[in-house]
Amino acid sequence: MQNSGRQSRRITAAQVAEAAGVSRSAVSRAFTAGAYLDRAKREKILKVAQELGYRPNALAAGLQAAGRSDLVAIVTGDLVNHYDAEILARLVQSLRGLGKWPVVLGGHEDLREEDVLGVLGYPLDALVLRGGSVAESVALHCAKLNIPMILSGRVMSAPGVDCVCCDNARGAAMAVRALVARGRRKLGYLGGVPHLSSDQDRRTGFETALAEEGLSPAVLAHADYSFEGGYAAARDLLAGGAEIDGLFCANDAMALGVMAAARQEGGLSIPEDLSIIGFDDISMAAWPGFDLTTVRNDMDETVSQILRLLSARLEAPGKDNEVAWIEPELILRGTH
Amino acid sequence: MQNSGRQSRRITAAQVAEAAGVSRSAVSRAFTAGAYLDRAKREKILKVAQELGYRPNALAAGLQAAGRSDLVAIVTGDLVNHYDAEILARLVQSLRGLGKWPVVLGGHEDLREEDVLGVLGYPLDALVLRGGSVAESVALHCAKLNIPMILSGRVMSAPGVDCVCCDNARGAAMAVRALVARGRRKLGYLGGVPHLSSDQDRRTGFETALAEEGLSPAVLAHADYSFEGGYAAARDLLAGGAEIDGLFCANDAMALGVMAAARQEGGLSIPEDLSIIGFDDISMAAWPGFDLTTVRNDMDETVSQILRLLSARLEAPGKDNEVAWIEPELILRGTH
DNA sequence: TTGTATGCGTTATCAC
DNA sequence: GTGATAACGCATACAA
Repeated sequence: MQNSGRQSRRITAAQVAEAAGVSRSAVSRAFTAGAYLDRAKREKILKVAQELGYRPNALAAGLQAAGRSDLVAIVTGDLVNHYDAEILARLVQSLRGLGKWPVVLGGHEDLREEDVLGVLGYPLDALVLRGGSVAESVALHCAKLNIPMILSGRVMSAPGVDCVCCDNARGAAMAVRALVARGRRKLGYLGGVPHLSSDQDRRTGFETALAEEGLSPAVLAHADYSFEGGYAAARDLLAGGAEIDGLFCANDAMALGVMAAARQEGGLSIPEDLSIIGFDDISMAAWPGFDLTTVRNDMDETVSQILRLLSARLEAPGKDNEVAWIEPELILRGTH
Repeated sequence: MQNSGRQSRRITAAQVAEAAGVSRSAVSRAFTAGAYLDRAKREKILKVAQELGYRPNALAAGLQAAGRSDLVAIVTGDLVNHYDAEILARLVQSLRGLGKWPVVLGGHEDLREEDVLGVLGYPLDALVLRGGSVAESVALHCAKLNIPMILSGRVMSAPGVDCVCCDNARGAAMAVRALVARGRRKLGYLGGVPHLSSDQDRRTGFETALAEEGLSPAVLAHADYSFEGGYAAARDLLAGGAEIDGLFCANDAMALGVMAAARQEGGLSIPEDLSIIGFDDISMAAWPGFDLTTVRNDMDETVSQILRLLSARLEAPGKDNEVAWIEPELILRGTH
């Protein structure tokens, strides 16, 4: 009764070695690219391993050398926001291209900081944080554990922390100028969660650009970045008799909600009665029926910068921290 | 020069032990719930650990006992499909509730089977597969490696493989009956990827229910589950002069695309000129402006069944495999 | 209650 | 080329 534990264990290199009549080291070498090993011997080992269903245990392998567990944690924003969902998909895909395995956290409203700290139990190659949802203490822990951190959509200045961020103020200014160029003068801003720096920057950009045009905001409101939130905010605005002819929304989902409310609750035509510009350029913005004018917060560029910063950091862990700015671009469609 | 490697290592239990003047085992016990350890001693250790930024290495811990690495891989469908994005968010959240860490794969069109096999290098507690994207060979490997597998949206009969699946045929029949009850007689089916069993089942359900009503399909078409695909398919149908007064779509995204095309390209009113029913009930279906009648493929129920099966399998690895059927529900809105 | 000693499965180092 | 052997960092059975 050699191998009859009731809960059968995973096949190990030792078992493969025995079955193939070689040493354990040979088995290890067979799975290591560029290791000295007789060609025929390697092939035999690989064949036996295949039959037994052997696969080197990544946990044990990751224990060997520090700094290459190949695990990267991603803290994503709420996935009902299409922007975050699309970013996550791209991130997961390109991380695989680097040979990394993404451990995903978040994706819903209530992310517990405890979970973020918990995943640091793994010797992560890096931690990628989307949006502004997590506190300073996490950054502190990362620093102590020597885990590189990459922020997206938020800027923070700390050693070992790299950031990718859209120039939010500039994007907001582009939207304002486009609205003014259309003859709009009574402009409103519909922001998202006010304590996030991205929202603050978009709002500041909006107000500054407006001031440069000699105008002041007709309305400053905020919702929760969702379609439903945008819808409700617009309905309230309309019911309150707000006089606006143009609205800049802090993201596309809210802009779509505003459009629906303006049309259905207010009986307004867009853009004739009300111009609307969103932010992000999620794929839905281009759908016929929406055709939303928006400020593109380039997802491909964002993800590729995240990966560039990640690679650079892994190559030179002690390098200076860096901020990669994403240039916004105004996408002209039919709602402004 | 005791501690001056250029690439500073992670703090270990040994270092904490030395700093706190205790044994390594004591440190280990301090982090193990319910281990014998003097109260004051534990607190001191925890304090020192906190200061040093120590955290037990999950890799080393996972190596201890087989079968509880706390890692669960999720192979998700394309995240531009909102259904998959919403399922993933719920899955990630509830997996955390079980103390598991989700390693996420897929999320985009081209999932390489190599990646799925690769993640099996980790001694996963389980592998959760969404949709029908992955081949038999994966199931085989899982079996050999003794990794429990949970399929969602697809059924497969194999030891150690549990499934959660919507009763697709029944859902399709509900849609057909609702359309017929509205007086529709010339019904079409817009399917998704034809080789997926979910699509086949919905199509079969459609045809069978139609036959029971004494009718036969006016149109059988298919697209790629996307809004754009639905839009293009509808445009082609209209251009080809297809005579239909009702269309059942295999998912909501395509149904929304069809609606946009019918209105904009065909100048049709919905549901006056054309009734449309979707499948899934993604959050967007309820948006004003869409108000899509659809067959709910309950996400909360799906995720909770996945978790139930997962827990049961971990408790009793050798138990019989099981299929949990999700009952579809017709959500009556304004498009049928 | 505590410390010592052993094993988890792998890779890397070292003589052969 | 190849096979022993020492880490890697932790949990735990065992002895005290």
